[in-house]
Amino acid sequence: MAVTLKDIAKRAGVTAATVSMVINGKPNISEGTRKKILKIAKELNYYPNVIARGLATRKSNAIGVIVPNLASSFVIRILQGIKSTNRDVDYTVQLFDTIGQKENESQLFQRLARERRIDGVILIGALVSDEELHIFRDESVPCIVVARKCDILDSVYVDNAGGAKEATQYLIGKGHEKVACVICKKQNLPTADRLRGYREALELHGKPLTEELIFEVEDDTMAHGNAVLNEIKTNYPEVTAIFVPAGDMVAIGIIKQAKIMGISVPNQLAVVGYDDIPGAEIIEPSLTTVRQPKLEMGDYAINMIVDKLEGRESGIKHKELQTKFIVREST
Amino acid sequence: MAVTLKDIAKRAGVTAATVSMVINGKPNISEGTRKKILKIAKELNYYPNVIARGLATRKSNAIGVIVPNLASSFVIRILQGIKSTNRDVDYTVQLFDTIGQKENESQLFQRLARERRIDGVILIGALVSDEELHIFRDESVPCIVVARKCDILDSVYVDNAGGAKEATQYLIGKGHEKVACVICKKQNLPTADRLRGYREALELHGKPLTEELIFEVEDDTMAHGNAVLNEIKTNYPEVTAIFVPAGDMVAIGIIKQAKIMGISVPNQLAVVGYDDIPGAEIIEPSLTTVRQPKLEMGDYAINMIVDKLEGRESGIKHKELQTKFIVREST
DNA sequence: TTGTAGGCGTTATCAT
DNA sequence: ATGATAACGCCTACAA
Repeated sequence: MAVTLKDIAKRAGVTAATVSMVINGKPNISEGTRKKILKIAKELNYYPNVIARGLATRKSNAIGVIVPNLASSFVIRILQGIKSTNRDVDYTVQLFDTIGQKENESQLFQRLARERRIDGVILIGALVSDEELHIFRDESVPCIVVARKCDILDSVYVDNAGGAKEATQYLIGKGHEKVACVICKKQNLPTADRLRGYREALELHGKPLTEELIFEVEDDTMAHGNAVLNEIKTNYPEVTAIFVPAGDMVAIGIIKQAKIMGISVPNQLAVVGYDDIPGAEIIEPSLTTVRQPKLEMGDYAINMIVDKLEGRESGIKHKELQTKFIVREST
Repeated sequence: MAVTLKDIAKRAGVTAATVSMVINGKPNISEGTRKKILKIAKELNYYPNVIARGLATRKSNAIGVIVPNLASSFVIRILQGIKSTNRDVDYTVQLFDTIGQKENESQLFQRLARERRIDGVILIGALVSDEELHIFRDESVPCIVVARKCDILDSVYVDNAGGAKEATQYLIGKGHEKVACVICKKQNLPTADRLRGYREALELHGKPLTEELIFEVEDDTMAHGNAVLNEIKTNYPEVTAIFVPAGDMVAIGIIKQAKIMGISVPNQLAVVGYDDIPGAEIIEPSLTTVRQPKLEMGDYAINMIVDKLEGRESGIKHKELQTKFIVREST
C-alpha cells in the first residue's frame, strides 16, 4: 500500500495537517518536528499523491499541449522547445493531437476546459478558428496560442510576412526578374502572411505581383515539388527563381526535379524554401531557406503559460519572433 | 463555477450517487430518471472532474511516456505510433524526457511510480539499465519497454541482429570483400546486437570478423560521417562497402564526404545506413538502409499497456518486430 | 506551534 | 431503483 500523510503522522506522533505543512514548506513549524517528519518521510519514501492534492487545491499542475499533427517536424521542434524549457518547471505536459480524432477540435477543447485535468493549455497550430478558441476564454482556461497570431488569446508567432519579404528581396537583389512563388493550400493563415511579404517585396522593387506566378500545392511533400516545377517550367520558362513558402520539402522536390530536367541550380534556377528542416542541409545543392525560430516559440510559450498560472502577469500578451534567412547553395 | 454531480442531483431531485451511476452507465436505474439526468447533464454541459474521479477510483487514466530525447527522429516516430493508436483509447498521454533533467532517471522513475499520477508507463529507450527499471516492478506499475529487450518487464523491440545480418549479407552478395562497419558508441544494447548480426553474416560467408574494420563514432551526425570516411579510406583503401549501424545521418555524411573525395557511390563504394530517416530519400544517391518499424513499435506498446491496465492479460510479454531492408541507390 | 474539522468531487457499499 | 454515508488523500481555516 502506498504511504500517505497519515502514515507519517502516526509515526511522528502528530497530525496529518502538520505533516502536510512540513511537506509543503509552510512556516511556523518547530525545527524539531520539521526535521523529524522530513526524516520519516524520507525513510518511508513518501511521495504526495498528486491526484489527491489536485483535488484539494484545484490545481493539477499539468498543462495540455495540443498539436495538430505529430508528423510535422515544425510541430515537433516547437514541442522540443516546450519540453526542454519545461525542465525547470514543475508542470507535467499532457499531449493531445487533433488529427483523425474521434472527437473534433471543439469537443476536445470543451472537454479539456471543463474536466479540470489541466491548468492551462498551449495550442500549436494555425488551423484553428478564433471561434473555436473562445471556449478557453469563456471557461477562463489560461491558453497560449503558438505559431499564429490570435486576437482573443495570448500568442507567440513569427513574422511570416517579414521572412517572406526578406527572401523575396534577396532573390530580386540577385537580379531575378521573374520570381515564382509556391504556396501550400493547407496552412491558411501563415500562407496569407507569407504571400503578403512576397508581394510587398515585389512592389518595393516596382514589380507588381503577377497572379500567374503564384502556384499552389496540396501538401508539403517532395512529390508536389516535382510536379510544380514541371508546371512552372512548361508554362513559364522565363522564371529563374522560385520562392517556396509552402515549405522545404516542396523546395527539395523542386531541386530534385530540376536535376532531372537538366536545369542547373542555382545557375539557371534559384530556389528558396521555408522552415529549415534537417533535409535542407542534406539536399545538394543545399537549400537556402527561411528559418523559423521553433525552439524559441516553444520556449516562450511554456514560459508565458507558467507565468500566467503562477499569477505573474508577465505583461506579454503577444510575442512576435523574427525569422532568420539562411543562405546556402541553392541561390 | 464548474458544474458538479451535486448540481445535477439538485436539479433532478435525486442524490449525487444516482447521478454518478447514470453518468457511468451503471445498471439498475429507471429509464425515467436516467433520461432526466442525462438531459440535465447536457443542459448544464457537465463534464466529470477527472481529478476527483481519479482520487475515488485510484486510477488516473493517464499513461506516462518516457523518452530519452525528443530530438531523435527515431523516438518521435515511436511517439507518433503511440499517439495515433492512442486515439481509440481513453488514456491521456503524459510526456517525460530524461535528458538534461534536474532529477536523474532513477528519481524520475521513483517519483512516477509513487505519485499516482499515471496508471502505467511506456518507456522508450535502450539506454536504461535493468537495475533502474526494477522500481516499476517493485511498485507494480505496469510498464512496457520499447526499443530494447528487457528481462524484467514486458517489451517490444526490433530484431537488430537480423536487420544487420540481412544488410551485411546483401553487401557480401554484391561481391564486396571488405565490408567496414561503423557503429555508434552511445547506444549500447542495440549496437551490440547489430554488431552480432554483422559478424554472423561475415562468418556465414567464411569471412572472419576483422576488428580493424569496425569504426566507432561519437554520435549520429553528418560530421561524424565525414570524418569516419576519411579515416576508413586513409587506413583501409581496399574497403568497398560500409555498413553503418550507427545511423542514417552518419551514412549520409559518408556519402557526402565520398563526393568530396571523388569516390563514386555506389560504384566505388556501397553504403548502407540504419533507420530510414526522411533524409535517406533526399540524399543523392538515395540511401539503402535498414528500416525499423517505429510506428509499429509505438502501436504495440500502447496496445500492450492498455491491455494490462484493463486487466486483459494479452499474454504477450515480449514482441520482437522485424526490420525491413530498403534498397535504394547507394548500393 | 499544532490539532480539529471540513471540504475538494467522485465512487462504492450499504441500506431502504 | 434510489438514498445515506463513508471513503479516496490532501489542504486549509480556525481554534487551542
